[in-house]
Parts: sequence; structure tokens; C-alpha cells
Amino acid sequence: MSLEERRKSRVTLLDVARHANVSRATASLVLRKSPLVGSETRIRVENAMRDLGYVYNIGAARLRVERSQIIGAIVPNLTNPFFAELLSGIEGAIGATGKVVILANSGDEVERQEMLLRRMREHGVDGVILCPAACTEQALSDQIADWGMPVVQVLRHISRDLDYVGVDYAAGMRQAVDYLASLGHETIAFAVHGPIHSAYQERVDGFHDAMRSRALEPGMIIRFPAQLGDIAEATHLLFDQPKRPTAVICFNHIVALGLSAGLHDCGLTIGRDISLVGFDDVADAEAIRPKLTSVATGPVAIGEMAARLLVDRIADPDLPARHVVSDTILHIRQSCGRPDRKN
Amino acid sequence: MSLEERRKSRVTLLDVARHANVSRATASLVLRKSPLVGSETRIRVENAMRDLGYVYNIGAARLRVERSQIIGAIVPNLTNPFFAELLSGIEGAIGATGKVVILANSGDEVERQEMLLRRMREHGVDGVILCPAACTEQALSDQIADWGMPVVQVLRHISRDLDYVGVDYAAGMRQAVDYLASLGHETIAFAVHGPIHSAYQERVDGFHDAMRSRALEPGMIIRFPAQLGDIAEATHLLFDQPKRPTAVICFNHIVALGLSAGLHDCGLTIGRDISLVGFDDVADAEAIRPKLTSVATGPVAIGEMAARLLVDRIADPDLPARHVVSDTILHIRQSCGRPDRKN
DNA sequence: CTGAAAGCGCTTACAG
DNA sequence: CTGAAAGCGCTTACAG
Repeated sequence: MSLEERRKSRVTLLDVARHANVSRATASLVLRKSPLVGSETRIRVENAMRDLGYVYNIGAARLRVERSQIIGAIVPNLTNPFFAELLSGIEGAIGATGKVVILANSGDEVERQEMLLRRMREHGVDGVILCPAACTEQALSDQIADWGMPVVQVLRHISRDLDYVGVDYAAGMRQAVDYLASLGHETIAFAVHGPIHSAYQERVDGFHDAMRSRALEPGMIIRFPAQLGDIAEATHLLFDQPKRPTAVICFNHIVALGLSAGLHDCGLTIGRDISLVGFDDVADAEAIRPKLTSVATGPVAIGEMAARLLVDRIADPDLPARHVVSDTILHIRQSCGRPDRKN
Repeated sequence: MSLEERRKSRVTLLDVARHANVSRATASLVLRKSPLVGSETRIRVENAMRDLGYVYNIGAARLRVERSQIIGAIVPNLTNPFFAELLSGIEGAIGATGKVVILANSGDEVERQEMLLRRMREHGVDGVILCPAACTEQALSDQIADWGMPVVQVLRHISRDLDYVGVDYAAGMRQAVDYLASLGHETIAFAVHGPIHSAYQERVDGFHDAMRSRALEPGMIIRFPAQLGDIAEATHLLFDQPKRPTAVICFNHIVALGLSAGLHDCGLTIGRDISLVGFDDVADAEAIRPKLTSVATGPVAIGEMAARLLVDRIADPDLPARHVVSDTILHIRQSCGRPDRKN
């Protein structure tokens, strides 16, 4: 009986048309706000829709028309607040166009990513915003081209043939290094962690380049554990170096949070005994003490921009590939000082 | 021409059937792994699918069958890491069943929530996991029943007629109060912020009850700004009270982060001069110093549980409504000490 | 095990 | 402006 009711309650466009004394074609035109329909007719149909509780069936429409109004978003990690902000930007901008976003988490695994991509194709997504899992091969780009599926890469890239929106990581590293150098630091470490991908590589290369152009010794890359909980107790890695760094740049806000805690545990005062620069500048940067000087990358805006590019590409698949790289901003707060020459 | 190609490349089940020399019905059976098909036939069909690059069209199938394999998730805020973890649990558990999740952000606005719900119905979602926007009226529950749409409420509830999975906030508050009382605190504040909803109310009520049952003076509820960035500088509110609190329980990790910073700015040492208990226990709790004693609510597990309930309800819409409320765990770390009687 | 046929709810020319 | 008809890609009885 509840099944009965539910079945009964499914009202179709034909029901609406009958109730309004028009043909189904006319009702369809009203639905899509065609100017072909007279206003009295339109109103009659709209009333019928309301009275009957009609709900448009996008899936059925999709069968005839080439738009599902669904786009996919694949990120490597959902619990990282940085990706949450990215997603927030994507969802906001896509939602504003009346489309809907299917969310998926690749966990940075290429097989899982492959499965998700297939699932999304089965759902007929109009396109996807992809932050490629680490170790994704460039060949994926050819596959995507074969499929004829609009894709924009975000934050990480695997091919120049696809649209891309990301961050000018090299410039960000230069800002950090220049700032520290201006305070007198010469021995600067770059504390990294996590899987290797384009954004990782660009940061590392950017660090080396920035150090070189300041005529500083490059090369002090120190790898920390992937999990926030393990970073603090690995802080000693900083001091196991041949030359002890007076300043450290963090790969992202997770490393910054971990080291900020770990240095505190070592009895060091950040900003006096050692300088710390964060990267990504999510909300925490303001909240930890001392306030963290940080390179801001604006994840929400990046998500919005990626959404915009995807919408454009769906509208015109033959557009040449675009690559937009956004500027970083160094927010100077309280976590850096002059080097302590005693060390 | 690229259009041509794309159109050409759309291979249907009929193409597969022809290529494998079977009827479309048989191909469909293979697709759905029916045991009715002989294994040689099955293999022939599977090869044809592979050779032709066939992609199942779920949307077309949905038209015949009552399952879209899409579920919706509506949360009030995407940038709050707590909701990101919740979402992660939802996506993981739903994804594991082969379904896909449409994500949407209500921004805690009921009109927006209404629009999102409609959009999801248009997409024929099989059900939705809803964290109701603040001020959602109970009438929504009746609407949902009318629609015949499976819904599970998560974290916040508006009606007992709908499934719900949330947290035993009252028990969490009791744990916090009991712990502080056992250290000797008598003047305890509850620092709240954000919109009012069931989870808010339950925490406040739980606080009062817990204080009363310890024979302590209840009632010190102090409201802080909604934005993390504004909380630290509102810390003085704690001291504008008739009786200065020796301990404060935080509404969530955002308040905890903000106050932790603000108290530091006031020159107070947390755990010695004043005690702080967090709520939610997202990753940060381990990372701020002193380590934050916190009531853990396990958002990932809650998301998973909500997904499980939704799947059950979709399978059997006539199930009686279930309400699962998960236990909290008090993680004792370093942010609490005995009250300083000098104050 | 397989084929022919009807139908899910829409859109789109094509006539009127 | 409106109606009749075909078709999007699948599934589901129903015969064989």
C-alpha cells in the first residue's frame, strides 16, 4: 500500500498536461521557459504542476538531451581541511549554475580513482574536476580524451592537454625564502611529507631555486610522517641535520601544526629560537600561538575557478587547454624572527 | 567532427549484443550478472563490452527500475573540518555499496535547503542524509513523508518520525563536568557559539543537568562569535562574569581553538591558570599546546552509521524509525588542572 | 537460455 | 501556439 501510494504519487509531465488541458509538448515548453507559450497557458500549466506536486525528472530528460547536470569531483583526501575548502568552492560555484556535484575520495590510489572515474561515466557526468591521485600516469589524459569527457585538473596536474587550475607554488616558496633571508636566515629547511606529485615537486624545486637565487645553500629537504599525530614527535629530525636550520618552511598546514606542537615540546619558542613558515594558510594559522606566518593559497577560490573552467569546457569542448595558476600571498604574523647566531 | 566522433563512440547495449551475436535481453542479463546466461555466452558478451568500450548508462536503467544509485548529503557547512570528517564517513560507506553521493551545502539556510532537496528529488536520489539547517521546521518531516523519500537525520534532528544518528551530547557534557568537578572546579562556564539547533540545545541542557547533579551552580553559558577569527579577541567575555570561571567547556573545536589562542594572548597558561575542555576532538586537539582535553564525538563513524541506516531504509521504507546515539569519549590530555583558589 | 515487444519520462522536429 | 510521433538506453515479463 505504501508502495501503491508512492507509485501513484509519481506525477509525470503527461499528467500535468492533461490537468492543464494542453499537450505534453506544451507542458515541456513551459518547463523549459520557452517564450513560445502564451502567458495564460503558461500559468495554467504552472498551476497544474504545483497542484499535482510535479517533480521534474532530470534523468529522463538526459536520455534525450546531452546534459546530465551532474559533475564529478575527485579529491585524494576528504579529512584534510584544505581539500574541504577546495570542495566548498567547487560546490558553491557548481551549485550556482544549477548543477549538482558528485563527490568522491580517491584516497590517493590510482586504481580507486579509475573505478570512480568509470562510475562517474556510468552516471553520465557532464565533466569532472580531478585532483589526480599521486602516481597517476600521464596516459590517463589520453584515455580521458578518448572518452571525450571534459576534465579539469586541480592543484595537481598530469598533462598539459587538460585544463588545470592550481597555485604558483614556486612563487610561494620564493616569498617564504626571501622573507626568511631578509631576516638574516641562511640555513633554511623545507619540511615535507606525503605522496609525491606535481604540487610536491613544484614546491621542492621552487625551494631549491629560491635558495640558489639568494646564493644560499639549497637542499635541506626533510621528510616527516604523513599523519599529523606523528609529526610532533619526529621534530628531532630538524636537529639531526649536519647544519641545524634556523628557520623551517612547512609543506602545508598539517606539517606546520605538527611542528609547531613539536617545537613547543622541545622547549623552543617559535619566532625566537626558531622561525616557522606555514603553507596553505587555512583557518588554523590565525588560531595557533604564536600566530603562524604563512603562504596563503586560497583553496576556496581555486575550487571556484576550477568549476568555472569546467563549465566553459563543457560548453565548448574544443577550446584550447587553459592553465590558470593563482598567486600566493605571504601573511606575515608572529612565527618568524631573526636567527639566533648562538646556534 | 569531434561531435561526430563523440556521438559515434556512444556504444549501447544493442551494439554489444550485436557484436556478441546475442539479443539485447541477454546482454542485459550479463550486465546484471544473472546466472541465467551460459558461461561461453557470458564471456563472449563481456569481451564485446570490453572491445567496444561499453559504458553502462545508469540513468537509462533508472527509468525502468526504481533505483538511481545516487544518494544526497546536505550539510550546513563544508569548511568546518568536523563536517568534512562526517562527509568522509558518508562517502566511504556509500561508495562501498556502489552508490554515489551528491554533496550540497545548505549554509544553514532553510530556503537553500529546500531548493537543494528539490534539486535532489529531480535527480531521483534514492535517499538523503540530512543535517538539518538551523530553524528547520518540523513540518519538513511531513513533507518528506509525503514525498516518500528516505531520509536520515544526522547530528541534528527535527522529528522523531525520521531516522536519526547523532551523539549523546548530554553524556558528553556530563563527562566534562564530572571530570572538572573531580579536579575541584565549581565555577564552570560553557562557551558556545553558532546557530541554535537540537545539538546545541542538548549540549546546553546537558550542561545544566550535569552541573545540577553535582550540586554546582548552573547557568554560566557564554556566547562567542561564530567565526574562528573573532573568538580569540572575545576571550574577555569569560572574565566579564559575576563570578570568574576556573574552567571552561567549549561548544566545539572551533571555540576551543579560538579560546586556546585567546587565553594565551591574555598571558594565561591553560591547564594551570584556567582549565579548558574541548568538544569534537578533531585532529587539532592533539596538535595544539597544551594538548587539549576533549570530548570525542567520532564524526567519521557517525557518517558511516548514517549511511548504513539510509541503505537499510531504502531497502525497507516501512521500517520503524530508528534513533542511534553514539557515546562520547573523554580524552584527558593536558589542558586541565586543579582550580587556582587565589582567583 | 534467447528474442520480440512494451514502456520508463522526457525532448524534438514536423505538421498543422 | 499545439498535437502526434519517434526515440534516448535500458529492463522486464512473456513466449519460445
